[in-house]
Amino acid sequence: MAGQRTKSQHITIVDVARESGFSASTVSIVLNEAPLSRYVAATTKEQIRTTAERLGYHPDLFARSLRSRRTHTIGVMIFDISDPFCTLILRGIERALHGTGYLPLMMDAHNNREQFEGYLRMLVERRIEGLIVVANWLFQECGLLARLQERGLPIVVVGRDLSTDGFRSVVVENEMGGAMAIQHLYELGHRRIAAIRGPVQLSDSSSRWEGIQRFCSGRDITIRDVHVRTLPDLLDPFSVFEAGAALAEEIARGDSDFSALIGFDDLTALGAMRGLTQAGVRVPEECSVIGFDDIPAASYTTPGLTTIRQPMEEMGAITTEHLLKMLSNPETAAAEGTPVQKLTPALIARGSTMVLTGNTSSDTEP
Amino acid sequence: MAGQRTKSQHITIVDVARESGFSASTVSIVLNEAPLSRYVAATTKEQIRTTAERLGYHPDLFARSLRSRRTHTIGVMIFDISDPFCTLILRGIERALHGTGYLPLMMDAHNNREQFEGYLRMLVERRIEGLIVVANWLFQECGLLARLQERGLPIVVVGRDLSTDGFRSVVVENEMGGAMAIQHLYELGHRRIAAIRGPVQLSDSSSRWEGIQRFCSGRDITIRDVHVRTLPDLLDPFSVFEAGAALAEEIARGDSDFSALIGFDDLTALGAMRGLTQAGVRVPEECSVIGFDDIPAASYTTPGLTTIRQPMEEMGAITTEHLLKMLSNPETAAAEGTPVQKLTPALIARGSTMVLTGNTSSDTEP
DNA sequence: TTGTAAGCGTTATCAT
DNA sequence: ATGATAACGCTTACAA
Repeated sequence: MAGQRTKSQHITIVDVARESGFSASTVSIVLNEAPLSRYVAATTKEQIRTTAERLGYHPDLFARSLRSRRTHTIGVMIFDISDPFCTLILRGIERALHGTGYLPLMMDAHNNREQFEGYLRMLVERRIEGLIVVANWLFQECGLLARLQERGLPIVVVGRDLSTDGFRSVVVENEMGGAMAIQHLYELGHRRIAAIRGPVQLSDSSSRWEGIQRFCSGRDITIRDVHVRTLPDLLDPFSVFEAGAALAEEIARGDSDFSALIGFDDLTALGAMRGLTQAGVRVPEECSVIGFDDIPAASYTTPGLTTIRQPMEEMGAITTEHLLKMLSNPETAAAEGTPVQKLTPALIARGSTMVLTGNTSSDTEP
Repeated sequence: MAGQRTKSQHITIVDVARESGFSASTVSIVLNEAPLSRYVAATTKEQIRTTAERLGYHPDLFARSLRSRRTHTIGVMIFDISDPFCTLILRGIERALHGTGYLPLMMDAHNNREQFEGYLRMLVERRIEGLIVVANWLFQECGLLARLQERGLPIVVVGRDLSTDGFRSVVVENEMGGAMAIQHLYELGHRRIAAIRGPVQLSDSSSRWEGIQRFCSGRDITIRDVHVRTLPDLLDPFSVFEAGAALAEEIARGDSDFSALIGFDDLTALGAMRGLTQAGVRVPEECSVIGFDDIPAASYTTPGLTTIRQPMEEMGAITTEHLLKMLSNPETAAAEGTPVQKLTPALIARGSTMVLTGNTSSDTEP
């Protein structure tokens, strides 16, 4: 009669303790399956568990974190959440984190360095135990990340190779991807090929170009300078489409002796399809187009965009697994240095590429 | 000499207290600008602030939450983060939350009811003070949300009208949007129009259809049954494109006396562009196509997809503002009932629609 | 095998 | 105007 819970706010561990007849510490030990729980009688465990269940006890995570100095939280800094590139990566992260007991704390930096720093500080204040950075090409390291890593925060970057800056990174095998793209065109019979390269600033650009060049060397295939353009640096993701369109149109209106075009990424390639069309060149009949990434939009166009797929969900998952490994044994992870993990891309053939037909080039519209 | 911090882990409020010569409580009051700080001497405030600054003091959020019972955290349940529909909404949420002191805790339910429930529980355990649900059409209320709301958790749903289930919602003015779509076609001269309707299950479908019908009534414009199809229920987002393509092709291969097609949403419309093309109907020369949503992919196709834009970023922002209002004065919010806020859509004219030319219909390819 | 007690860093309620 | 002091709910030595 007395001792009833009047202010029945939340059920705490002492409620369970009192109700079950044991002490709070025993309850804690049992419910956490702590090492010492090996010495607790089975019957005791049973009783405690059932009363906890019956009362609907849920531990207070804030009290727990305060005491244990652990948060089971990992930060996910997204440099631009509206970049179609990253949502599948997030999927992979979410999947890999599911069931591990870690909670992702996602922040969108909005392509903005200041916000990036601000949110990073918030994450640190929330005591994240590790950090995943989902970077796009606009991402610029500002030193803050490095300082955090020095202070012992495990960090993995996905989407860009920042291993030279000292960060463990997960990216796609760009060189292989470039080679796969041109190989696909080659196998379709294309020999004279145009290209829109990525921004020079970006290492991905040169890697993919390497792959392309390597494949070309020793084969009867040419990429003439008049058929090559380069995307400007520091472009925001949305302008890439426009730039691709403009450059492709420019190429097409010049020397038209090419039958296929390689875009730096899907947005470039989709832009190129637009530009070529505007220049009166039909895709794929007169010019095949291939991209890189396999963003969702690539499959929604007509014709669908043939592309080199980055295994984004897998990249997210692998990144997460790396981080979890670093969390479980920090010393081993530190000893491993900062390697880059490069994942194998895959050719996704759609309608924008086709076998080379008789007319090797297009002059103008009929 | 003695009393130096040997284990210089984190600077706490007592460090600041000792160093500044005041008590922890005064420091707390000053640094939080609590009501009582009105009675604290200006010089004291100054001293405390500077020493806090000098020591680099940052309050421990976990201790703070434990004590104050507040978390300054709001949950954001995303039903499917890879849905292009939602990332801009997230942008809006992020923007509206920025600087408010609230931290968004985002979870992706992965189109999965179980995960939805699981993550919802996690959010509750993390003591979110409010919840935003970013719903897509697959979202099914399971009763859990309602229970949470009854227990006093402020909830706002964005992307679907769940006001009949008792949830304050923010959506687009579907009826107006439907009317705008057909009006655009009408003004371009189209009179015989095909349509792919949304799933019957979904209230958006009938709303948009209403708008279309209302515009038609009394005008010389017809949508014949042979030119109408309906998307099946319970489609996952990815299949919508395929379904749209199949249905559009089916329509085109039947009675071909139509010059424009309205898709339920952009994915449907993009699919329709594919289907029409496969049926030998050229877009937009022989058939104009219009969608709904304005997902990113709509602008990346060639021709670009004309569509009715949902102001997604704004929807996210308004949703957030609603929630913040509910948080600041719960009683007022409760009294307001559960209205739906409907935001005005906008016509985004791109290349997929054009003025009706002489040939009102297409039979087959030349 | 279980209980006691001391904190984790903060804020709130009193005193003074 | 400022300071003690007691929680908040939990974990973890250490004691029994």
